Amino acid sequence: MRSGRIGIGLELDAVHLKILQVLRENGRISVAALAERVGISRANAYTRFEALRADGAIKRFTAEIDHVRAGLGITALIFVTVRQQMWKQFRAELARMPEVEYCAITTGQHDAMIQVRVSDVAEVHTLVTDRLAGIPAVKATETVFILDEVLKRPYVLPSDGPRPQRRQAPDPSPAEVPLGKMRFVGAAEGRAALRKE
Amino acid sequence: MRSGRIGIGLELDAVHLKILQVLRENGRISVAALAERVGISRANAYTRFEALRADGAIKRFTAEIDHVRAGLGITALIFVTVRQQMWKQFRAELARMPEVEYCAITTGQHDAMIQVRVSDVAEVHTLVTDRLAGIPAVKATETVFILDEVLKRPYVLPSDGPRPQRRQAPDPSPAEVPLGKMRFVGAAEGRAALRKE
DNA sequence: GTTGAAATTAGTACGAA
DNA sequence: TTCGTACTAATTTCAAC
Repeated sequence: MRSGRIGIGLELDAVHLKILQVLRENGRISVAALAERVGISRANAYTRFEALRADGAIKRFTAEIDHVRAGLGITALIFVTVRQQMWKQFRAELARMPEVEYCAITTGQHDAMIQVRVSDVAEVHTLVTDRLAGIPAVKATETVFILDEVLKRPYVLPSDGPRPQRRQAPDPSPAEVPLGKMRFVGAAEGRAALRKE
Repeated sequence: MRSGRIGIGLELDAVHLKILQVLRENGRISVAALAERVGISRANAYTRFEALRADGAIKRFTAEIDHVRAGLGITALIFVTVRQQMWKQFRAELARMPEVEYCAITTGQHDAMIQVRVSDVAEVHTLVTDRLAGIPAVKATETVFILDEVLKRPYVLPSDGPRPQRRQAPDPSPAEVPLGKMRFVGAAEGRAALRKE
């Protein structure tokens, strides 16, 4: 049942998820050892491993590198407001900036968030004023520095432990939760369908 | 020269960086194949590979998983304002939330940014109002959704291509760069030393 | 989906340059 | 340090159950 590339492709069962769970913690484990840890035969492990890879559930294997040791101790987030209908150009420019590790299009007052890693704070300034500001697609930016990366999980999976669903019966004496302080920010006006522009 | 764990430990040369470059694109490559691609002997590759691992330059190997295929198609960023001197509690609570993939402490108007992956938008709401709002350390939150992840590099390295330094001689006719629109946001008041509280 | 054996490949331990 | 080789151990493939 791999006619094209449409649909769900592979239905992930509990065993698949367990394989992913092991693999994301130790991407270099041998399939034999993987089989043992998951509790299946080696042949089965090979079959499922290959299926996960072919299906795209596993996109790639990678080494997590200590950027500080690698000489890139400064991490910053740059929130970018992009001029409408210039997304293509913006994406193209991003691809040419090696210090950009991550870029996501978001709802809210900004249009995109990019994460960069450089060796010192001055480089962030150079990057934003000389490179980003020079892109016509960039209307405005807002930069914050990352002081500490508290938590970084390789990848979140549905099987990752208790996922408390919506509270069925609220506490008899509901805690004084400052709901008014919880804001959800939708997309800015005029940004209905900007994906894959 | 590995007395304790202090100092730079290992001085990374060009070969080390090339090894990291290969490994972050293909974390499961054999050391033999790695040696060939880098252009060194197998013995040397084993030595350096082990040194990078022992030194911590390579933190771990991991599988990149397609979260959509894994059933977690919704990604959101939650910007959190944390009550001073309650960071420890905040961190502890985060560790108990499996849907949190990333958390960084930032400068700017918020104190932390967390990235979560869930299966539907309703879960984000539940997460923020039921779980996050229930943590005393959390003063306020602001949530945005990620519409598309444009770029995701395994890890940025200093050797990743041309890193244009500060422009030596500016263009004769300087482009009309809206510098006034480029904001740098420092830490909020009273947050001098909040790392590792 | 499992087990067990053959073929291949990976990892280790040397001495030499 | 790095390289090359030989040796040992492990993994992957493939077969039959």
